[in-house]
Amino acid sequence: MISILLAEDQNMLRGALSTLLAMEDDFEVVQEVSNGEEAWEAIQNSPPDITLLDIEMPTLTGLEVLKKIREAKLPIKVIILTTFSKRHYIKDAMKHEVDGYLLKDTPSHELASNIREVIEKNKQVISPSIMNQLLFEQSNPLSEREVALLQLVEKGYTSQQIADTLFLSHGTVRNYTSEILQKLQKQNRTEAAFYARQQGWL
Amino acid sequence: MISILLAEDQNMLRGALSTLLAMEDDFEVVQEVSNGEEAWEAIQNSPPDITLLDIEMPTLTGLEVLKKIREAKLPIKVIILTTFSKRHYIKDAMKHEVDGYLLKDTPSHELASNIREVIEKNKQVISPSIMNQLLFEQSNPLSEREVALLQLVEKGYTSQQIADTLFLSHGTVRNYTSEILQKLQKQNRTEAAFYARQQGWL
DNA sequence: AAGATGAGATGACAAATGTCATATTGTCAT
DNA sequence: ATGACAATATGACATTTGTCATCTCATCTT
Repeated sequence: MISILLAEDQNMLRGALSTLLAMEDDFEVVQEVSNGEEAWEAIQNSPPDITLLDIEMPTLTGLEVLKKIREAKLPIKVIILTTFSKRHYIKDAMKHEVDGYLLKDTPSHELASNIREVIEKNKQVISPSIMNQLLFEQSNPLSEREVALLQLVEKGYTSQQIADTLFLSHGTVRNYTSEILQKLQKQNRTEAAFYARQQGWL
Repeated sequence: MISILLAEDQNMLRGALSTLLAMEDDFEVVQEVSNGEEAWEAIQNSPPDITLLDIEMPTLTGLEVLKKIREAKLPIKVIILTTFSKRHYIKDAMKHEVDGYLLKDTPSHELASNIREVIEKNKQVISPSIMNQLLFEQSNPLSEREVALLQLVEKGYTSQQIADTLFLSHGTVRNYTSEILQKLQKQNRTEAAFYARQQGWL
């Protein structure tokens, strides 16, 4: 019997998946939770064989839960299940030796077989479209500092507010902004932020 | 037997819901589609008793399909099933006499009972949180012009580009911007756009 | 017909943003 | 120790954005 913990904050999907998985004879959905903290507690109290984690959940993200599991060296398989194919999510998951990274776009009937691949054959399963993206995506040309800056630009911070937040001088913020515009070939910081967000760099 | 058409573009949710609904003895999921056009064709070819429509789908949105159904005066019940509680989505759905507007946050076990309410008792079912929102939400203080302007601001257009796009003068665009900042009590247009988007006004 | 109202324009000014050349400081490799 | 480099800062300047008072013109109202 394969015991499964399901962490997903969208009630309808969680309930439906739970029902779906429970129909498999060799699966047992032992716990269903709707946020990261509950997931982590449940994992510690009664470790399942495998956990399916959504990324964007309240309290702790799926990636944070993954990290905790690996740090505690618990012998639990982890599949990340998400809508988002953002590069840094994927990178982060890979860094912590995730066993699976599946998009919610995956047909539901493949989920069970993917779980068996992971448990029985120790395989790592990745959605094909993610693979594709990893191969062809142009990488983020922005430094961490620059990403942070653009995230504040998006919210409408003034240069001075950005400077205060990032502990930089007013002038430096404007220099960095200027750099960003060069790199991305944009005309102003708002356009740059919009573009960077589209590219999944923020 | 209640025949159901399920239109939802996220494969995993669609598959899981389909399985879930098929488990009810009095339900029959006769068709499953992943975009609006397919939904509309399927509806014309073999009309179901009820259709569950996601809003944000390729080709036609769920709301557009709803509109077509009502215009053709087909005797089909329609439940909109969506992640988004944006005011104009809800208004649009109501305008076309939708039979249900449920968030994907609804627990999955409630879905079946909601479907029966609609079919057997001719009731209209609305997610409680939506009801709440309709009651307490402060309404959009922005004019259409202002909304259009902010949508361009978001993308990083300059005042001049906005002027060209909306067929206004440079100065007028800046006057309108100034008005918006007053209304929303913000410091600059990017912040105003960010806020307005958060409020679901864009 | 006279006045009110609303969409849009103009121009002048202040503040914020973007550009650029140049400076300071710390770290790293040789 | 020296030079290369990266990160950060300064100041001067041009452009864009935001504010405000005032203007035009069409449409409504009474």
